[in-house]
This record gives sequence, C-alpha cells and structure tokens, in this order.
Amino acid sequence: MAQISLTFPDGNVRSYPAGTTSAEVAASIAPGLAKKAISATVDGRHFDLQWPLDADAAIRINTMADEAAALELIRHDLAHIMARAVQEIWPEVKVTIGPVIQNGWYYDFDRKEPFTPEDLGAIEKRMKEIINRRDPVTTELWDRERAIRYYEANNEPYKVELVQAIPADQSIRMYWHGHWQDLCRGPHLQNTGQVPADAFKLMSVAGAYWRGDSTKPMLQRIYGLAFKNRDDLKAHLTMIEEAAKRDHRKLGREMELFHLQEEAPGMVFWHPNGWSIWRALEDYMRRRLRGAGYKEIRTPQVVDRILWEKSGHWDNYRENMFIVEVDEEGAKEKRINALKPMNCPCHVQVYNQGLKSYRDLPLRLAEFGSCHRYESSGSMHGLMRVRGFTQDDAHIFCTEDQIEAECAGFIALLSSVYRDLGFETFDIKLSTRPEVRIGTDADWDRTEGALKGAIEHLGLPYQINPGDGAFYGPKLDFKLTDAIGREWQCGTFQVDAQLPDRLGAEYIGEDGAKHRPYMLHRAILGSFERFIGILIENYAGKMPFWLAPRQVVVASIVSDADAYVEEITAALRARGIRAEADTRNEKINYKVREHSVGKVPVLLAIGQKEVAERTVSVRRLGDTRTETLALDDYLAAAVSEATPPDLR
RNA sequence: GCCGGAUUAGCACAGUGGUAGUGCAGCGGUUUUGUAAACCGAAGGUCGGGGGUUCGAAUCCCUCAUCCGGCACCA
Repeated sequence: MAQISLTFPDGNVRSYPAGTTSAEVAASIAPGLAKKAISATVDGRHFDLQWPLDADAAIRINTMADEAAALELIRHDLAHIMARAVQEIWPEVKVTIGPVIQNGWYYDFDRKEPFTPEDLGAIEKRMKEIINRRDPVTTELWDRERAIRYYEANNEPYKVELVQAIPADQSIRMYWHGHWQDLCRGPHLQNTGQVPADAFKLMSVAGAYWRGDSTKPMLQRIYGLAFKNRDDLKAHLTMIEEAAKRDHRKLGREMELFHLQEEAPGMVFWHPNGWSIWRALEDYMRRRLRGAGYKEIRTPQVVDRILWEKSGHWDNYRENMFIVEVDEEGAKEKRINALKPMNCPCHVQVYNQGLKSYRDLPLRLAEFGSCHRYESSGSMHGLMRVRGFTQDDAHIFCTEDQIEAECAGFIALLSSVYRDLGFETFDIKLSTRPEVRIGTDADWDRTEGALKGAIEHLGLPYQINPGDGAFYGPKLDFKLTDAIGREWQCGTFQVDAQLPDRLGAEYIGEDGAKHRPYMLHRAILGSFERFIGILIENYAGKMPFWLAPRQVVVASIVSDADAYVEEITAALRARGIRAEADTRNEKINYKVREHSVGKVPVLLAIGQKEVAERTVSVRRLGDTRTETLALDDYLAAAVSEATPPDLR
C-alpha cells in the first residue's frame, strides 16, 4: 500500500499508509490526544477526523483548546442539531442551508408559518436533548445520482437543487447526526455530546431569500449564537446590551441631536445640539481640505434629466432618483429634473468651464454635497442609511501619471483625519478589474499599479478584492474600527476613466493636443449623517470636548451665585466655548445628574465659596472628583481644550 | 421591495370587547440647596391614518403609512 508523509507542527515527519484518517494519526501519537482530538488542519484546510488522508501534507491535530477550529465545529454542529430539532418537531419543514457566521450560525427553513419566539424556546429545548443523546456523527461520500434520488425520495427539493448545482464529477459528502442526515461539506465533531449545551442561544427569526435572490421564495431563517463555554456566551450577550446602549438613535433623542418623522422618511431634522456637532465637523473638514490643496465649490440640487442621461445615471439608477417636475398651469416648458443623487456630473460641469491646461492639474474640487437617493423602504436605518445626505465629496482631475501621488496624498489625509476623530486603525481594501469593464488591460495594469504603489509606498497593509472594482476603474475602500470593535466602511477612492469621457472633460497637454483627464472620486467621512452616527456610537455620546454640542454648563448652587454664573458663561462664550448657564431653582445634585445624563463634558458648580474666591469647581463627565480652579485659569484651559486637533 | 414584529401623553411603558393608566419630563407653588433624582399641586390623549364588524373597539378584521429585526438593494 502506498505511503504518505505527514509533517507535524514540531517539524517531525512520519509515514502512514494512504487512506489513514486523522483520528488514526492522533491515536498513533498518544491515546490522550486521540481522546481530545476534534479535527485536523491539513495543509491549512480544516479536516474531519474521519476523512482519509491520501497525500503528503502538513498536519496539525486540533483539540477544544484550538479556539478557531473548536468554534467552527461547535457552530456547524449546532446548525445541524437545530435543523434536526426543527424536523423532529415539525416533520413537514424543508431544510436548506445552515452556515457558520460570526459568533454563531443560522439555518434557513421552508415552512408556511413563521417561527414564533415560543417556537424558538421549544427548538432550543429539543436541541439540548439531542446534545444529551450523544449521537455519533458519521459521514460518507455518495455519488450525485444517489444523492439526488435520496433527496427526491425524502421530499427535500432544496437539497435536490443544491446537489444539482454541484459539478457532476464531484462526489457528494453526506453527514449523519444519529439518524438525521444532511448534505454538508463538513468537517464536524464526532458526536453531538461534544457541543456545550449551555453556551448557545437562539436569537431571532427573520425572512431570507432562497440563495440570497429576491426573485426566489422567502425562507424562515433562525439565527443562533454559540461559544465554547457559558461565560463567553454571557460576555457576548453583555456586549450586545452595551452596543444597544450606545445606539445613535436612542442617544440622538436623549441628547436632543436630531429627529426623523413620518412626513420625511430618511431625511434628518437636525436640532441645535446635533447641528453643532455637524458644524464643528464640517469646519474641521473644510480646514483639512483647504490645507490639502482642495478648492471648495457648490453645485445645484435640482438638475435637468438631460445631464443625468449624459452621465448614464438616468438609464441605470432612475428608479432610485427623486424626480422633480414643475407643475404650473400654463408653464411654457415642462422640464423633468432630478434631485442630484451624486455630485460628480456637476463637478465635471465646473471643470468644463474654461479651457484647462495640463498646468491646472491636478485640480481638486471639493463640495459638502447634499444628495438625495430614493432608498428602498426596508433599507433605512437611523442616520446610517438615509435618503437625504451630505457627502464630504471631492473629485480630483488629473493625468494618469498623477494618480499615484494623489492617492498617496489622499491616504495620508484620511489617516490623519481618522486619528483626529478618534479612530486609530483602519483597513484598506483594493478592488481590482471586474469581468465586465472598459479600457485595455494595459490601462488597468497602470491604474491598479498606481493605487498599489501609493499604499505600498506608505507602508500600509491592504487586502485585494479581485474583480470587485467598478467597470470604469479600480477603487480603494477604507474601513475604520470603532471603540467596541465594529467596522465601518467610510472612506473611498475610485479611479474613473469613463465619466470625463461621457461628459467631455479635456485639458490641453504639453504637446498642445487635447487629452482626457482621469477623475478620482474620493470621500473620507462618506456622509456627514452616517459619520456622525458612527461618532455618537463610538463615543457612546460622550463626544470629545471640541465636538461636544454643549461643552460647559455653569450651574448655580444658590441663587446668590446667579450673577457670577452669568459672568462666567459670558466669558466662556466670548472665547468661543459653547457654554450654558443653569440657574434653575434646583439642587446641585439634580443638575449634576441631568447634565451627566445629557453627556455635557464639563460642569462648573458655583456656590457661595466660588463667588467669594472668584473660582470655579470643575466636574468632568464620568469623574466624581472635582477640582477648584481660579476663573482665569479655567478659561485658559477651556480655550486650549476646545481647540480642534488640527489647530493645536 | 420581501418576511416577521411594533405604533397608547414630550420620553419610557401598562392596559385582550364595557368610564384610557403609571413613572419621568413639562407647568404652578414651596424650598436656597455643595457634586447623579427635594416636596406639594393642577394639567396633559381623535390610543399612527382611513375603513369595517359590534349595542359598544386602544383591544377583533381590512387597508395605508412609519418604525424595529433580518433579507434583498446601496451608482
């Protein structure tokens, strides 16, 4: 019999007959390992202990201590156990697919009636019973026809469809958890009892389209969370509660930042506090852009459809545009306009005014561009996805040779802005040429190369998303990580060889001939609405001093202090600090509580003592200690603290 | 847009066919207070909109809108 060589993590190489299973390999090393083994990693792939090894490979035997492997198996086995529990309770339910996802798994079922919360309780109970049965997990390879016949006989049409989608020459991996069977790539644990019965929880039920396709039937999806022990599950549930506490929709109401209402779905009514954050952010961005050589412009909201036809948006995105018509008796002309869904075509119009020379390039045109898109009703979410939004948009018109330097300059600006706003880390993703595209391979080689060159020159790590670029050029996406580890895609940098062509942008080159410029679409925040939502959640409403809507509240302890309170408030305001006086007839305890709940970073408490000594008692949000400072010293400190990070 | 849930006072919520409630906020008063909720009082509602069933609807049915959790979508 042929022999294969297996290389172990410690560098040892041992020889086994071909077809040996990982379980046998583990047993050959030590009985203890055989007992603890749950799976193997073979040349980087996750292997079931029952699968035969038939070629030389690097192998590692995994145990429950190997967290990634253990979690994948636990979650995947739970998906099967849940599907089995569902079919035990409701035999008529059809099974489909159930993958492992972050923190757990889901499984999609076809069932006429949706599952109720009570159903979830019953399923969870049955799952625990199945775990306690300690049923063995077994696997076999079947040929395709046999698998199809089997699923047809069992009246599982979705499984038939899945098998039919697998290439004809491939054999089909079948798994059994006890008597219950499922089509599955594997790997799995060895028996259901290995799954911790107290470290999972069924979370929710939701509709989901079969194969993620909105033209296909809607299935019932059940989501579950699973970890390797009860404490991890509890910790995760606590994290979910913490995340709910920083929900920007809740904080937006509590801090009186903004509201949304029925008459304008997806459009934000900004209140004084929220607008104050916006303006601080906008002023900051304006300074940064000006410093980076951008020129700010402003373009119309309502533009004739003719421009959208030229740009191509009318054909491709009309159903997502707000159409504006003039409905006036006897109007001489009836034009059809649209609210601009993006700024790019308007920016090209500004570029096109006057003949441009190569000496004008790169030309960086920036706009805090207000855009409207008719987003589908189910997609809106607080400030995160809205129908009316303002981008920190800019377009750089440049030559091909300038792309790399512009890209590098952009990334440097973006990373500095993110750091100033409290985000230390971000990921870069490079999306390269898609199947359907314009331009030659040589064009793509150069533009992709320019983006890569810029990132590598800055020494930053990045991932490549092959084929995910727009048809008109490659792009970079920038994803930042917030205080509780969530990722948000905000920044973008896209190379566009198409729109300048469609809209006739040109420049006169050194050679005296006309050339097409490249157009680079770029944003750092993405949209103000969404970014402010992210800031609120990142800081849990406790905005840094320079961004806080109300920076200082000056609160009287006795009414004899009112005059001094007003004097301090006026002095702060004269120095540009957003300060308010609170001379209401309330106890200081009450005021401290109210302004703490309101997330005001600094409270100055003023009583008899402060009046007599011309001092202030400073209490910072989240700190129970207080500090007494001379008024002038505090004023100087406040001015310094209120200075935006780019002006320090 | 699709599946499910929700919509009651400014906010958070109770109220399953028979006189719309509680807490906080707001308002009027008392209290002059030392770092996370002083006390008393009087108010406040077309129960999301429209239609239906019923002697009678916040409650049951239909419909529309919005929101929430997902799915799909996101130039």
